[in-house]
Amino acid sequence: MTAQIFNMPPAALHEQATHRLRQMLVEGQIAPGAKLNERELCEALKVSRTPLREAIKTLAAEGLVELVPNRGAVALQLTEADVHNTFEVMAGLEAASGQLAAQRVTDAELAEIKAMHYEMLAAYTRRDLSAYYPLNAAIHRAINAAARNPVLTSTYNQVNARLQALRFRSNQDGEKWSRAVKEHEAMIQALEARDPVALASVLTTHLNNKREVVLEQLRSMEVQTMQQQEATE
Amino acid sequence: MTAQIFNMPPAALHEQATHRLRQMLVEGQIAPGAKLNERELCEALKVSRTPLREAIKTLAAEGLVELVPNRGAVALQLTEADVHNTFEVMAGLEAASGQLAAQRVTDAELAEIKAMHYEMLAAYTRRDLSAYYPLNAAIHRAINAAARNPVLTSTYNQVNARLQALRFRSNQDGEKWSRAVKEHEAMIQALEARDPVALASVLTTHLNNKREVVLEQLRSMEVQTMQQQEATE
DNA sequence: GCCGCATTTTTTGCATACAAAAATAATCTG
DNA sequence: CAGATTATTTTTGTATGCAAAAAATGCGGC
Repeated sequence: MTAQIFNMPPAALHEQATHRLRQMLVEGQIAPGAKLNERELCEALKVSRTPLREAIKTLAAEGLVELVPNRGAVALQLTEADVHNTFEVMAGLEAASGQLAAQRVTDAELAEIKAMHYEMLAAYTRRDLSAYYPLNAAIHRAINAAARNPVLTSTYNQVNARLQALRFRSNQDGEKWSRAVKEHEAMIQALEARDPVALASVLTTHLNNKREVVLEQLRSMEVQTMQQQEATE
Repeated sequence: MTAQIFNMPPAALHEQATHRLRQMLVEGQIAPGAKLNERELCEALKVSRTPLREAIKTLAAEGLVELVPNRGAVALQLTEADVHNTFEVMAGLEAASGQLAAQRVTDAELAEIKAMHYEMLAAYTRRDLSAYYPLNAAIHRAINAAARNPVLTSTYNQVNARLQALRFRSNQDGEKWSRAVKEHEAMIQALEARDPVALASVLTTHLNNKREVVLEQLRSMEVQTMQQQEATE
């Protein structure tokens, strides 16, 4: 079912524009650092400049674009320091999620999370990254949902969206990946034991490690980019 | 000094409007639940509707205003559940602040925080709430700043702004107030000991207690409001 | 050929005009 | 006179027009 009301009026144009632009940014269809040309986007999204500009203001407040006075908006481009800082915030939010989820998770939710965990283990065993990654994300989302705090969820999503644009799909390194899986194992145990402190702790560690993996990958990507630049110069 | 550049062009109108509207909302000049009439606000802020509407979209993304389709915007009115949830998020962010600040605080920062703490103790001893409250807030801000994470700071500020509109100035209850002061004492000790776990723990407790104080006050205010309504009916 | 400057073009920011929806007032009916 | 119904006004949402700033282009000098 789509929603509660049936003859729901179509969303306002500025909302449509916000959704689609957000998607384009998060999915990397608009590259980090790219300028957002209003005229082009108006054509692409089939809206006039007024709702488009409202959408851009919304996304600026969400931190997905940066407004430059008299020069419009630029897609968020995280520096290494930004990534570090953002992951630290995510760690705090995940810890809070875990602490609350351990106290509030229902048996049904726990069962579903465990099921997803096993699916994830299957993907890991097959070294199937494209199956692993969404399951990983779904487990984290489910823990967040079990915390039963919509404010936490929206804050979490907003901060997390900024990292999505990085499109890291890493864990290729065998050792790092196996460590991440072990941490997930510990997460499930802490959740099953309904141990808030343990779950918070595991999640903090997990996020800190993920941060290092992402930063490492980012650095290696930068080296590649620089080498490409050198080659074309 | 105002800022780095001297002949800085005046801020764009939509930014001015955003700042002033945000202030009006946070300071309660626009009451929670009040409708935001565009025409009135345009006159008050001396801007046309275009930049005003952009400002409203920004504040909606910050969670200070709620957009109702075809009915404009309404000033955020937190339910009891909202307050509870928001404080839980704040607790998570404060815990993260404390954890990082304990690792990163400089001696100079620590000294300044301790000085503010003593000033706060003076205000407490005099039962001077109007001196106590800003010092309390300043200490929390200083700990956050010591964490050296701008993403954490802006996330913290954004979530905190929603609570500011409540304008709680409580701690009138002697016991609760003394407990809060004792928790601050423990905060300073943990910070001085550079103990991340201890500081995070104290801050979590502190925020949870503050949450209960605020919720209690909120409930008593609601009773008053209801009694007033009864009287006028 | 390249740098600096003037001119044109584009783009952004704002105000306003118009259309659709909601709120309010007025009218009708029983 | 109450309640429903229609007409009017107000308010919101969107498109467009205009001015200022920035970027791009062209041109002359070296």
